[in-house]
Amino acid sequence: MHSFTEENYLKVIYHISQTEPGTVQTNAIASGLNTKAASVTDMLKKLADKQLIDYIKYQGVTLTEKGKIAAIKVIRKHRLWEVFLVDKLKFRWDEVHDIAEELEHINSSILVERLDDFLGFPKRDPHGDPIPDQHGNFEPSAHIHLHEIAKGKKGIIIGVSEHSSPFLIHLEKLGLTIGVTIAIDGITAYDGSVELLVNDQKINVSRKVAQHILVKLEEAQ
Amino acid sequence: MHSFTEENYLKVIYHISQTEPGTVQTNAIASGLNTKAASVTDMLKKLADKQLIDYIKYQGVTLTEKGKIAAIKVIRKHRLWEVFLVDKLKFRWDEVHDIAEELEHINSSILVERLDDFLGFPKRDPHGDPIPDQHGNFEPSAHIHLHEIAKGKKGIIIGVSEHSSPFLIHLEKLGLTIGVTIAIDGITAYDGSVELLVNDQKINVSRKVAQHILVKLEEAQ
DNA sequence: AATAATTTTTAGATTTACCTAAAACTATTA
DNA sequence: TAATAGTTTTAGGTAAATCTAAAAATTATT
Repeated sequence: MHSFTEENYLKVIYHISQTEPGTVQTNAIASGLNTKAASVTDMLKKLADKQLIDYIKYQGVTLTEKGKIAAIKVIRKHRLWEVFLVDKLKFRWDEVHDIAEELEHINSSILVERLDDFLGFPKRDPHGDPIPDQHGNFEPSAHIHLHEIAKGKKGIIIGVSEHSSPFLIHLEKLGLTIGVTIAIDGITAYDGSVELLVNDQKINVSRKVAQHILVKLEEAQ
Repeated sequence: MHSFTEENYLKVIYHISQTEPGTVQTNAIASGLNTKAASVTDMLKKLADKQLIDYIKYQGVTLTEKGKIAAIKVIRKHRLWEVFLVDKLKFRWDEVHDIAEELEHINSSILVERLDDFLGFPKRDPHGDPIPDQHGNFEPSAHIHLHEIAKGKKGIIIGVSEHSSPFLIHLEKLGLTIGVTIAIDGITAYDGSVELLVNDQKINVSRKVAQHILVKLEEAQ
């Protein structure tokens, strides 16, 4: 089995490779894990020895098939536990990330399968992220980031790409939660903030916030 | 907070001090944790520094109040997770120990309280052990070990003092589960095994097994 | 009380994951 | 293309938790 730490590295490498194309850089991993580049280099050697990543000095890394499977397993667990916390234990969506961060390392495949069953085989976690099934398969959601949407378009919020408590509490206050229908009223030239219409109410969202809101556009009629 | 390892030491020290009177010896801790006496000595110094135990060289240790509270917190978590696994995820009582051993180290007091609520504030875990409440209080069950009961007495099985899968599966096969009423038919002089009557059926239980079955005697009429 | 047996502790190493500081690469740009 | 800036790696070290082997203390036995 992989250590707690190894799993965290794999997870972060996976996430970075999903958002940025090409190989994953040492510094990106370091900042994702709040650690130093030198520490990352040490671990990359170890992960390469275990054939979880392909690693070329100074060039960055990519996950091997084996590494990708391991990463997805951790992500599956993380997201299932988040559903458990919100659906069963009545946590809010902004409270669950850190606890799931611990629970995701519990090592028992029977446990994961039983939990999945208990939760009714959910397809999405409380932040709208897809939950891989036991074979690691999931449909990536066809989303667009809010700040990239053109004026006049309509859509539904289907997820967020940041899970920190302050960010999610802010969204909650704005009424921007998953499932909410929005229309883009315009983009402010000065600061890049986005003008939205939500239930006929005008809402201004900073560019930084908009970057982390995932939207599914309404089909063109 | 205390490390994973420190918590395990505290838990084992607590358990040993419950079963044997007096101070807890280094070797007892070592065998309880499958480690070596030298490693235990190292850790005892550390726990003493943190004022979790009172430690006198060569004399053994006792938990301080602070140490006892920490130990009971871990035990509370362990037992609540066991209830979760059996009641909600439909695990058998012989499958839950190892998983709970991991879950007990998850660090979130809100989580524990929510879980307790979700489970309906259970008083006992699947092995009959009492679950401490959030202040650490619990009623220790007035039990007697099966091998110590005199011929002719009757009682109800209320718990077990071993949680290993082989032991519990064995009990299951014999029909000796929690809640079952038994009568002592006699004790075999030759090997100390116990003759039981369960639903008018004669059952022979080895002394080793009897030692780990906890019984509440029927009130004398 | 002296010796033997047992238990516990110390001494010195190992492994994992981390660190800082310096060296070695790679990329940028003047 | 040579200098500079930025990134990554190496070198050497630390802390936690473990180990073996040897020394010290305690307990039991003659």
